[in-house]
Amino acid sequence: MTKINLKILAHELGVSVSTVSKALQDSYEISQETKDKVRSLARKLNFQPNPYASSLRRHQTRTIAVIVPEIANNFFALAINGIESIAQEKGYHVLIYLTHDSYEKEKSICEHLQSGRIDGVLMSVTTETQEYEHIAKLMDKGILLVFFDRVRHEIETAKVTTDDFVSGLSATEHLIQNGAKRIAYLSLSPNLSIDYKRKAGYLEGLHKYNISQAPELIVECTNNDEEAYQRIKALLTSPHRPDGVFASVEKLATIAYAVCQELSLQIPQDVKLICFSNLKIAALLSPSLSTITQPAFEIGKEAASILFQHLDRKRASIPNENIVLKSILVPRASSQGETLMI
Amino acid sequence: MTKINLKILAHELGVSVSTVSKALQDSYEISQETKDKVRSLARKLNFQPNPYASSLRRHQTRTIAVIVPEIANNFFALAINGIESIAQEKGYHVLIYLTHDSYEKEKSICEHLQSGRIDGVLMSVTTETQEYEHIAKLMDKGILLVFFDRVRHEIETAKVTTDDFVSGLSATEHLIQNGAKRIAYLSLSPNLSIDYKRKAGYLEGLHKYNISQAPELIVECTNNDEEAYQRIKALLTSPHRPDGVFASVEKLATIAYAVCQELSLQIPQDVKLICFSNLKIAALLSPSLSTITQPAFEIGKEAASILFQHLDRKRASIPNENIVLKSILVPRASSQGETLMI
DNA sequence: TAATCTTACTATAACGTTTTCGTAAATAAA
DNA sequence: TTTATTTACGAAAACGTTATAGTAAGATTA
Repeated sequence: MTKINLKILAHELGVSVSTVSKALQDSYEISQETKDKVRSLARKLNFQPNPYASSLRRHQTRTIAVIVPEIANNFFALAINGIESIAQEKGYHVLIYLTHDSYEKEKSICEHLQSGRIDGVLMSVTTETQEYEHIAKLMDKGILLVFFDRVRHEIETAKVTTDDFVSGLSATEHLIQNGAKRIAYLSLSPNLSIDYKRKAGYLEGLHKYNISQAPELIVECTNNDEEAYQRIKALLTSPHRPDGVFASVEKLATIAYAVCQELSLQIPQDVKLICFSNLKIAALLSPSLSTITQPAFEIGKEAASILFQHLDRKRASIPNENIVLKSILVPRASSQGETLMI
Repeated sequence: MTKINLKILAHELGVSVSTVSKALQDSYEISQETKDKVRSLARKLNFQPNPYASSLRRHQTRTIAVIVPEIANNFFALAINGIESIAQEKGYHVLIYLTHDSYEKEKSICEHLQSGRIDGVLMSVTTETQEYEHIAKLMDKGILLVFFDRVRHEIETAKVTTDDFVSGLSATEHLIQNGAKRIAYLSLSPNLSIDYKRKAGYLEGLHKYNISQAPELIVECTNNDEEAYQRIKALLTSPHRPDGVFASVEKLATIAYAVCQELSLQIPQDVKLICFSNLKIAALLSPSLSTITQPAFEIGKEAASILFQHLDRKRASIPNENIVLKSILVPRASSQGETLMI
């Protein structure tokens, strides 16, 4: 339990604390000889300067926070993977905070982060987030913020997303081209950026093919699995049920699978299904799941890169910018094949 | 960009810095009246004491590190979820570090963490980790450590795992009871704790039923997906191929699914499959996947709880202890049903 | 009334760095 | 030789807290 610090090193070497500090930072003020002596002792004793003392003095922490709704979710896990890879490369540290999709938690986390613990934040908002005072306050304290995936456009900063509108359109078009005539959209929450953009793409797709939109085909599922299950079941047992379903997120698609199993509905014969998903094993599902796959890892990487760039240059704020990375539609069995005509 | 600190508050209120500090900590030395004044101004200005200044003075950071091989993995994502939930409850902060299953990275991360950035570590080692000098050094600096899942028994501390041996035995027994006679074991790496315990359970299962173990049926897959694919393919195309497969981790099972697809082997008719997995949608696979499901969330929670307990009591070390949480075997289609007799 | 004890504060040192400023010695320029 | 410059270092303040020790004023006791 030997805690080493500059003072100990200095005393050991018979030089001053400032000399040791400067030597370790490779300052021009220190002779090569002294640097070598200092360095070798530091290495020998495995000395690592105390980052908090350093942060205090330097007014920068080299630490960021990642705030996401959940982590047991393929998209966010991959995005965090991307974030962490860049952070490690650039020598930043990553604190993780989960909101569990609760606005209150998101707010409370943001408030705590005003303490100077971090230099920047990467954030995906909750489905409940309707206002952004808490985010504005955070930025007021000089903390840089970059949104990814679930963004708030009211806040001026960089936002890294995928092409939700275009992908929503393609997904809908894909279902139509495969014979679907009545297409439902499974929504998570209309105040979620990804959701209303994907829905807009869906509407555009219907419009493009002159299909009139039936309001009952837009099903707002909440984040509660049981409730979502019931609503999707209601949708699929309704007298005039859809023959195509576009799920805005992976979870709703898997719930739809389970509902179809219970109702003995055949995918894709009875109902064709496609969804946004980063499931690696989509191909192993029964039937294999057609997906719009987001570049989750890259989204994380890109968001982190932008943040670190601005932090390293000590910018006071990040200009408004939308970085859009393309998703790809991977057609598989769940959305293709014969539609059963009754 | 108004940075508030104790000095500003003190000046504003016409009291000393120490009074403000003590008032915020609800010290008995401060009158109720003063406390109220201080608190209300602090709230109004949204003051959060600088955690690094506080850490420096108090010699505790209320921050822990989580070191795991990967995060885009159901088990680890769930475990981190559990860790974070307890951390948030107890007011700890969670730094995340990924080793990408590289020993060198693990070592380097441990070295950097000797700086005093954290009070404790929760760790799952890499498949490459063969020695533990880097971990010992970390503990030498007074940093508490709790292992979870992938542990090193040479290190004296608490270890939270699942009942790998017993579960390995049950899985093997389950395959045997469903008619499998030649059972293969897909291993990740023999120097991984979870792996050799599960394998021991597998061997015990064979022994219990008087089945002799054929060495070629233990396939050491690496962490490289492509290589694992080839080895599993070799196994399943061998002249005397197994009729049962026990995969030690989820990923190897999904690779086995893909191999069977390529080879047109039927699961479970040609080969029965079971694996350790935390896949939520195991039931939606084709065929549905029989799993041994680990209490991943609880493992994370338990490991974090133990760590925080010892940290809060300022213990210098954590006594050696093995906490074992039970997994449950969920039989599904992949391991049951008729074996095709040729 | 004097001595003691509370109450409610303040001053100050300390945590481990970094950085500014100062300076002696060595070297170069005049 | 004198003056100016460079080199290589050290002293000390500062970052924002917390905790120890000290102390006036008021309350209590003898």
